[in-house]
Amino acid sequence: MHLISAIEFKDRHMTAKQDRVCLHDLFHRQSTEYLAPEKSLFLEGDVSSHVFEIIDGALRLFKIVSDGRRVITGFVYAGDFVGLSLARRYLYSAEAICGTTVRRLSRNQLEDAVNECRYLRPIFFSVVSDEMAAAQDQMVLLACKKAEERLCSFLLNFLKRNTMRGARHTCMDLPMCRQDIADYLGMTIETVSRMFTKLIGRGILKIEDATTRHTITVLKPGALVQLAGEEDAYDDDRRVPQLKAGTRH
Amino acid sequence: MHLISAIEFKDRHMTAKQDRVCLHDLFHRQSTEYLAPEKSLFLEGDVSSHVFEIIDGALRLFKIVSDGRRVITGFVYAGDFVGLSLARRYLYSAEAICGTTVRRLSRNQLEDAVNECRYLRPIFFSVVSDEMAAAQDQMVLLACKKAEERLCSFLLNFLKRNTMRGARHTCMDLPMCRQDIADYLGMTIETVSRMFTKLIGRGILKIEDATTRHTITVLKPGALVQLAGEEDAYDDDRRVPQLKAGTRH
DNA sequence: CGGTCAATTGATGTAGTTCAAGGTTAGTGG
DNA sequence: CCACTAACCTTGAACTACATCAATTGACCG
Repeated sequence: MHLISAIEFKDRHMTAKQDRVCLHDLFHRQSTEYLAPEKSLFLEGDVSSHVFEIIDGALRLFKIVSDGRRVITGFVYAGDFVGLSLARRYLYSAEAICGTTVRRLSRNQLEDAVNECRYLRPIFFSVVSDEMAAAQDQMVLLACKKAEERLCSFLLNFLKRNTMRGARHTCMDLPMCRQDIADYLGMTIETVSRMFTKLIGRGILKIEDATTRHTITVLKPGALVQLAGEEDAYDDDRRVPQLKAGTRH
Repeated sequence: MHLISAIEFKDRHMTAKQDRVCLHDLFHRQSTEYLAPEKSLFLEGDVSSHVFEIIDGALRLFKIVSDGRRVITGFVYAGDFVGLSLARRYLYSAEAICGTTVRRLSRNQLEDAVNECRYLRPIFFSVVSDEMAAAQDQMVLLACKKAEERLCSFLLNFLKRNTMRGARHTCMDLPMCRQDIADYLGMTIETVSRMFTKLIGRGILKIEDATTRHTITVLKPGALVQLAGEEDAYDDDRRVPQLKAGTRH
């Protein structure tokens, strides 16, 4: 367990975990739907008529830029919600990475529930706010991290998530392909591959299945934390990072 | 609460004319506060005890990364709200770029108002959702745009904002310095400067004040749109971008 | 007039992209 | 069973956009 002790959990996650119980209850009576790999759940720009709870599997959330490039803005996994954005239209497309089951709730149902149940409201807000925090973290990653830091951050976040969900070892199955990771981290597939190779070479990672190369074990979580460039970013909830002299005008 | 009654009065006597009227009304009775240039309004990680309406001036919103680098996640200007994030703590620091006046409302007051007035809720949501949409756009910019596209996008957004607020010409005063722009666009001050020079050289921009170089005129807005790589992103509300063949696995 | 500060410009370096090739596995059809 | 193809990933070599380092300019200011 203290393997993971290098990896801190924020209380925003802790509380979110409890909070979600209520939101999950909203979906509990809905029937499940199965989404085959590569199938789309909704498209960017569609009227956001439903919100979804992921029961099992994984989705990529992405935008297509005018020149055809794809930017993945996030991944969602079992237990997550998607489409909660308060906007009238979906801000991104959502596509199954692997076989995925979801429950669906109409936006009106959600809105009614949030309107009627004052205890649900802060819970709903906290989910939205987590989404915002994630978007901001991603902006930081894209704005100033190097390729290695990006991949390490990504793997670290995935590891944290798995651990929070009760995983007791650091072996994990990445459902997405290298191209997905590249489009998420704002780099090319080649660079992603090279960084993987580098981390494996240093004994930080190990690839478990030679065939798909999707299952990896993190041998040195501490090194991952180091390389992710987030060493001390969260060690104190009240901490405010200081400016370095000379970085200000 | 006369806060609430003022809003309900509005509800009865105005149709759903313009969204923001309601939120602005919440702040209307609050006294204004002046923030000198470079002064901080709140810090990342602080308990988000208040929300603010910008009456005049401009703020930069930023995070400091562990190695001291600064990432500006957004700018807010007169008429905007800041700190509305539903999180318990501010996700970023906010600092005045120039002399700035704000009105302040306690988070509790805002929450009460949102709880009590069902008409306010969707308005509040739409502001939050706009913030989310902006964050996503920024992720796209940082993930895949080139230096020139980034600067053009930035200038274009600024121009759009000015135009929406009734500006009738394309001359605009950028309150922030080059370093701010650089930290916002994920590039260096030198690159920002070079891109400015490039755009000026092509007759797309003109700098009005030789001294501070903060006042510019956009001579060819169309060229700016082209170079921003968003040619068709906003011309049709219902449009959904198509995938290019071969960009998918 | 020297000092400072923001912005620009130039010269050099490099991280990551691009282009191209090769390896591994799974699927398909003879 | 083997040949053939198609995905996906990896690796190498060359290129380039941007960063970095360094110097210059121009405006302001005590």
